Amino acid sequence: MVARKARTTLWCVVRAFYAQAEELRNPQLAGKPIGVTQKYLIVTCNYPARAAGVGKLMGISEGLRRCPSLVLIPGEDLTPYRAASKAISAVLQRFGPAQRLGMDELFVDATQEVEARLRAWGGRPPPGLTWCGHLHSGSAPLIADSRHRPQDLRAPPGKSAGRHEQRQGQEAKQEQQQQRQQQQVQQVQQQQHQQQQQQLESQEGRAEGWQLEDERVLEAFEQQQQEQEQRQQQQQQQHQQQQHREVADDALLGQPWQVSATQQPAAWVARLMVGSAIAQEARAAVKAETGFRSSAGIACNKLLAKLVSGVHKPDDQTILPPPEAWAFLEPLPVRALPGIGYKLAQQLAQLGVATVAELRRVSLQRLTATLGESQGAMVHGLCRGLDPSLVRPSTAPKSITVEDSFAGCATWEAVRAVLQVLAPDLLARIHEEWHERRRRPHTLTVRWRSKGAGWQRAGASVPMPLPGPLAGPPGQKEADALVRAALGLLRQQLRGSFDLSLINLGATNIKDEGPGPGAFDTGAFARLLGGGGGGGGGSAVIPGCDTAYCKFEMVAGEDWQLLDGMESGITQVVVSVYGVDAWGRDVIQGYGSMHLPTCPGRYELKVRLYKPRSASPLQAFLSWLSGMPAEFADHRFPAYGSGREVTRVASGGWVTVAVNMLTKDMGSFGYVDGSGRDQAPCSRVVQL
DNA sequence: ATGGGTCCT
DNA sequence: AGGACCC
Repeated sequence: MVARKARTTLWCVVRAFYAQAEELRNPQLAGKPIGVTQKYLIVTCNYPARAAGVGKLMGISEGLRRCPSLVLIPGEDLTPYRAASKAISAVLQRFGPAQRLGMDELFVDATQEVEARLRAWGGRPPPGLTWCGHLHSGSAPLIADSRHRPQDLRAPPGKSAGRHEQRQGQEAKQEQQQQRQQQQVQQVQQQQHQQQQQQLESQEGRAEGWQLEDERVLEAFEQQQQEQEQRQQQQQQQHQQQQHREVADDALLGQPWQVSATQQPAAWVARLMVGSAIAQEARAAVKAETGFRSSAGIACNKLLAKLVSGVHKPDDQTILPPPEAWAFLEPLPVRALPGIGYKLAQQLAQLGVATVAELRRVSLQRLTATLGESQGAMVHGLCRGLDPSLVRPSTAPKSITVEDSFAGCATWEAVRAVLQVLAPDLLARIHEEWHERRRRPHTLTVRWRSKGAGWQRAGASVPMPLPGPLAGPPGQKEADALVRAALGLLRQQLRGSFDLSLINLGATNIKDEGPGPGAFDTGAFARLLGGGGGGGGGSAVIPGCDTAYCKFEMVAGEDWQLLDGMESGITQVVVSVYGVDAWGRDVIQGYGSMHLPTCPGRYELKVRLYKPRSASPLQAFLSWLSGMPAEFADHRFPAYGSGREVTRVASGGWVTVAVNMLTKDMGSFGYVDGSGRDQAPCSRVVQL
C-alpha cells in the first residue's frame, strides 16, 4: 500500500465578497446595510443587512420590505469584482499553490510551507507557537446557513467561541492541557461506546473510521489517490523525484484525539498548528494589501478545510483536528458536502438518505450500484471525511463567457439586440486576455435557455471569427463579426418559433500566442503620476471619435491617507473621456474606472469605457462608478427602465492611460521595529 | 433565480 | 454538446 503524503490545506473565503468590494469602493457605506443586485435579485449583502433579515438571492422587494434602509448597489458588471478577485488571489498564491473556486474562495496547499517551517525548526514547532484561530471541537455543531444553499454552514447563534480558542499566557496553556485531558477521558469513553455499538451493528458500512474499512474500499480509495498523484506529477515536472511519504492524516479520521503530557504530540498537531499560523498570515496579508476581510478553514484535506471554514466567520479562522472530523460531519445534510449537488442529493434521498450519518450506513456496493463506480466511491469517502483530491493550481482561464437573462426574447430583432450588447463585452475581455497573457480564443460558443425549459441550456459553436491582430483596441467590425457568427449559429439551431430567457456568448479553446508581458505583482504603495487633464498621458480609441481627451478623478478624493495599505488592491481612478463633436463642442464619450497597479513601474493601462443607457439616471451611474456617498445613489436604480432590460451599461470603446507608479517612503512600510504594532502611515499625493 | 466558472461523460 | 458540480 502506498500511503498518501500528509497535507495541510487551507480554504480561504471572502464572505459577502461583492458587498465588501462595494464597501471598499465607498468607505462611507461601512456599517450601513447594503445589498448588491443583479436583475431583480439581491445576490449578496453585507452583515448589517443580514442582521436585518436580508439574505442572499432574495428578491429586491422582499429585501427592502425587511430592511427599508437597505442601500442597493447594482452588481451586474463584474469588472471591479474580477479585479479585486485577482488581487486577492495574487496575495494568497504567495503561501502555496492556490486553486480558485469562483471569485472569492480559494484552496491553498500549505504543505510545502508547513514542511519548510518545521524543517527550519528542527521538526517540531517552537514551544511558544500556539493555535491561531479556533480549534473546532464536537461541542459546536453546525447548522445550515441558507435556505437556498444548504451547503453553507455556520455555528448556531449565541454559541460562544470554541473551547480551544487561542489565548495568551501560560495560564491558558495549562487550561488547554486540562481540557485536552478531560476531552481524552470523554473520548476514551466515547470510543468504548463506539466499539460496543460496532459489535451490535451489522458489518455493513458501519465501521467507525478509516482503519476499519474493508479492503475494497481501501483499494478504490488508493486508486483514486494514485490517479491524482500521477496527474499531479505530470503537471509538476520539477517534482519528478520520489516524494517522501508519511502516514496520511486520513488514518486518523474518526479516531479520538490522543495528546498527553508524556507522549510526543501527533504529527498533525504540528502541521495544523503551523498551517493555522500560515492562514493567519495569509489573511492578514489579504487585509493589508487589498482591504478584504476573510475567513479560513485549516485541515488535512480540501473537504474538511472548506467545511470547517464556516464555523467562525466572517473574519476569523477555524482548525479541524482530524480526530474531530467524524463527529463534525455526522449531523450534516449530505447536500452540505462539496461534490454532492442537487441531483446526487435527490438520488440519495431516494435511498432514504438525508444526512451524513445516514449515508455512512449505506454500503459501498449499494452506492456504486446506484450512483456508478466513481460517484459511489466519492460519496462513500466524502461522508467519512476522506477527500483524495489535490489542490489543482488555477491557471489562465479556459473560457470567457458573457451572458444575459431576460423575461423573453422571441424575435430575431430581439436576439440581435442582445447579441449586440454581449459581443462588445466578450470582445473586450478577449482583448484583455490577449494583453494580459497573449492568449487567443479559437472557438465561439453560443448557449441559450428556452423559456419553460428549466435550467437546461442548449449550445453550439463555430470557429472564432477573429482573424485579425488583437493588439489594437476592439473595434466595431470585430464585434459585428461576433454578432454575425452567433446569429448564424442560432438561425441554424432555432427552427420555427422560439422564446429565449437567456443567451450566453463564450470564447473557448484559448491558446497561447507568444510570450506575454510580465504580470503585475503586488507590493508597496506608490505615488501615481502621469495622465493629466487636457489630454496628456492618455490616448483614447472610441468608435466614431478621434479627438478625445481625458479627465481623471480619484475615487476617495485627492488628499487621502492610507493606513497600512488598506485599499491598495482596489484603488481606483475614474476616467471621463470627452470628445469634440463636429461643431467643436465637448461631448462626453464615456466613463471608465481603472485599478492602479501596486508595483512600481511604468504601465499602459487599458480602460474600458461605459456609457449609461438612456434608462439609467446619469447621477446614479456616476455614483456607482465613482463610489460617491450612497445617499447620492438612487435606491430605485435597479428598477429603472423596463425592469427586464438587457443591461444598463453600454460599452463605449477604450482609453489607454499611461501611469507611472513610484514608490514612496519604502523604508517606512511596516516591519519597522518588530513589535508588530506599527501602522506606519503612508500618505500620498495624487497628481492627475 | 444572477453571471459567471470548472470538469467529466 | 450536454450535464453535473462550484461560487
